[in-house]
Amino acid sequence: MTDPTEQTVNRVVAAPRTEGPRRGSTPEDNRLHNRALILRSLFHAGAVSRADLARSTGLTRTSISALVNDLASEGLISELGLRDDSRVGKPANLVGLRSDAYSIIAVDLSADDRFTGAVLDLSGAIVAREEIDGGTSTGEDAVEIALELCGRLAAAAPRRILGFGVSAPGIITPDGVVLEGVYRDWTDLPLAARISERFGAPAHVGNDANAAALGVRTYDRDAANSLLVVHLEHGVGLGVVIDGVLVRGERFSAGEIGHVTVDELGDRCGCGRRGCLETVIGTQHLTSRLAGEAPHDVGRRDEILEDAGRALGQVLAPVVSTLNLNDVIVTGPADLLTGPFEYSVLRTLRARTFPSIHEGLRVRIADTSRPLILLGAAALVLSAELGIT
Amino acid sequence: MTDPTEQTVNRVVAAPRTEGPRRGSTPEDNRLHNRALILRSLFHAGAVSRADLARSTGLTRTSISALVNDLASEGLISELGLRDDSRVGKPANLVGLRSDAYSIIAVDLSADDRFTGAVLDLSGAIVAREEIDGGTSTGEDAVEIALELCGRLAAAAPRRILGFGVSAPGIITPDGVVLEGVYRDWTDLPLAARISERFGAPAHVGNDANAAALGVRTYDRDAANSLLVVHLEHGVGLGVVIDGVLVRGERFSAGEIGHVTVDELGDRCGCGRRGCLETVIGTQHLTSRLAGEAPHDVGRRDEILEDAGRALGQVLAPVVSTLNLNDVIVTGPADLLTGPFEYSVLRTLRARTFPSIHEGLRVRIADTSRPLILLGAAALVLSAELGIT
DNA sequence: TAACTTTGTAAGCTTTACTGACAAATCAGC
DNA sequence: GCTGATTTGTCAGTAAAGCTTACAAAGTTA
Repeated sequence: MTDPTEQTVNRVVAAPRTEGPRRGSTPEDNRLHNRALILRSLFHAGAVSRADLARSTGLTRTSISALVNDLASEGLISELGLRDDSRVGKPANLVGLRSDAYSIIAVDLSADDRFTGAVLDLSGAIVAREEIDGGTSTGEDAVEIALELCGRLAAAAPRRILGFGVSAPGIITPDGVVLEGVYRDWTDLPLAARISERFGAPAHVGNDANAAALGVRTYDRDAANSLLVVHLEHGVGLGVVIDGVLVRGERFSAGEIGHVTVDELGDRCGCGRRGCLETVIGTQHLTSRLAGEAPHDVGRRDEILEDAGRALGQVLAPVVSTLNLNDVIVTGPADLLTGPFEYSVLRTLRARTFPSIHEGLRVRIADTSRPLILLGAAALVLSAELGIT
Repeated sequence: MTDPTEQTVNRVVAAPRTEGPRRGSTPEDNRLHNRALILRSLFHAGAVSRADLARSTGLTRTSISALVNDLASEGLISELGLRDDSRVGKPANLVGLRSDAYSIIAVDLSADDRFTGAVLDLSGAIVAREEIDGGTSTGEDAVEIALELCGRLAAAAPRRILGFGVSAPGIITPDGVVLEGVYRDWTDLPLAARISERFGAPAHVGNDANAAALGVRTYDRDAANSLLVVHLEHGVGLGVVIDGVLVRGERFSAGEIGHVTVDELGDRCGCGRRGCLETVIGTQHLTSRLAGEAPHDVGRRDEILEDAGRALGQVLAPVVSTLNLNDVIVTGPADLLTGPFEYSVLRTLRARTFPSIHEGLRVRIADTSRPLILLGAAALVLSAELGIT
């Protein structure tokens, strides 16, 4: 059964070490780093004093003051008055991030039939929403529709625009080139550059599930430093953040887990093989299976959902063990995911991993009132433009 | 080692940053960063000129010169004479890392019965080896034996000691506390601190498989930026490096994959459950199964090894898909792993992952002539003390 | 031989954060 | 109520790091 020829093919594909532009850092870079540190602190901690910032960063009060005053004169942060509790010493003057300093344009291209978008302030609050019919458009048509949506949102933005953030299905490079976007038939499309050129503002494009993971990490106060988001929509997408950093993958395909085999004898998948994860937990398959087998039988319904949860748990068990993640978030139709599915995922993960791995583990279904994919798109902007993660 | 007291001055770059609250960075941090950048370049690229470094880092020739001259006066790098090819302009003066600037003490505590160690130079070349009978010692006894080994190695070191690096099985914090070391019955053992105190030099301790991953990334010129090492010895350990950074996990248990279930109906495992990965590809199980079922039957032997490879492939498929890794290295007894096992792992990974994931993927069996775990221990030191990764 | 290119260094400048000192505002104790 | 302790934030001056500009040295090319 050993086939050396197969192997030799493989040895040829030696992944050249992408000797990244390991840039040296200048005093200015240093300042930018510290600036981002302050913005990050204010974003997550809310109102704090200069002295608090000095303590938490290890920088001196003097340096913090200079940075804070710079940021204040740019309008990014503002004084919030005296701290009103009673303690020894001169009362602290609180500062906080001005959530209305900029508008962020976030766009979600992950749905089948429509493109949705929103204008957000820096806190992640949605200021305006827009939606446009994407139909089954592909190629340049789809690009133009997306650009049209961006334009409407830009017009609705009440403040200067910090940047455009776009979540899309597919394989996307860090500089926003869609290498493969199957649903819209996009290949090597420089989407970020297109948006940036047309609207004269920075644009960032990321895979939908990857962006969602970043979004959870950024906007969910309760999120861990490392986490995993499973995005169930047409397919199964996955996003991973490790120690606060989004994983993109050697060829930008991180999270492309929909076609991992879970059952060699399972249903035929669109990709030509059998028993892909997508064929078991993809929402289309799931809903049609529920409709077919258990239109009114609650017990059968639960069984099907538990089977699906078990499949996901089986796939995630090695991942959770490898990365020792504690935080798994599933996003998708809540009516399907809440309950039996959710419990089955956690139960399977518990049963199939070592205690030291699953002791701190939690599995949650994302609150659908928060549009995770959109927030992820916004998080791309926040991260790239202000260093807020 | 000549004089242990002088080792306290040995923090060449910076104290290992215990990532507490995010620290601000000072001009000095900046310089340390750039210093490490130069060392990293020289480590991987060999001999280059100051101008080359300026181009690759983006810093000016002036700044590079200052840094290079500092490093040279510390003895870390040295001038290597003029570049002897013929090109326009003044010939470049090459500089290179002095591999004999320091000795690194590396210790491998992962074997069942013995502790092995080596003295390495900065290039990873082994200068001396020591081995000590660890027997079935546990607790403080085992610690003392390990310290004894460290002492012998320190005595054999021809240069000042950059640091001690230790690879051990178990769950270990970044600051070198062994939280759980089952084989030696260690709990909350501050091993790094113990070594550091006794010998007056920095010490770093890491999980064996994790360290091996870092070792491959550091010393294997051919390794990718992100890679995965599977370590088959008593159990199954796994180490992951993503974008050059070692993944440690939320509770420092990253890579504890030995007890992921691969077959719910499989053999009973020591952990009390059935069908753990360890029971299928653990070398003990594998050798005893081969001895029992296929003492002379080559076909049956291949079958067993292929089954084992398939099991590993099934477990790795979700991991490889999630992280989009291209480089999987398996280390362990080469006679078992080379051939059917290896091909089966790759074949299974190909069959069970999406093409965009497995297109660049390669699976390799580690060259056993290079003691990966030891090199990993050395890489811990190189990374923490000099910023070389 | 002259022009051009590249390398490495020197002097002076700019930026950044640090140190030390100090005023302002509050609490704690007598 | 007053004094001392504590904390906050700012100012002036200092140290360090990298940058700009200029230049000599050493080679290739026309």
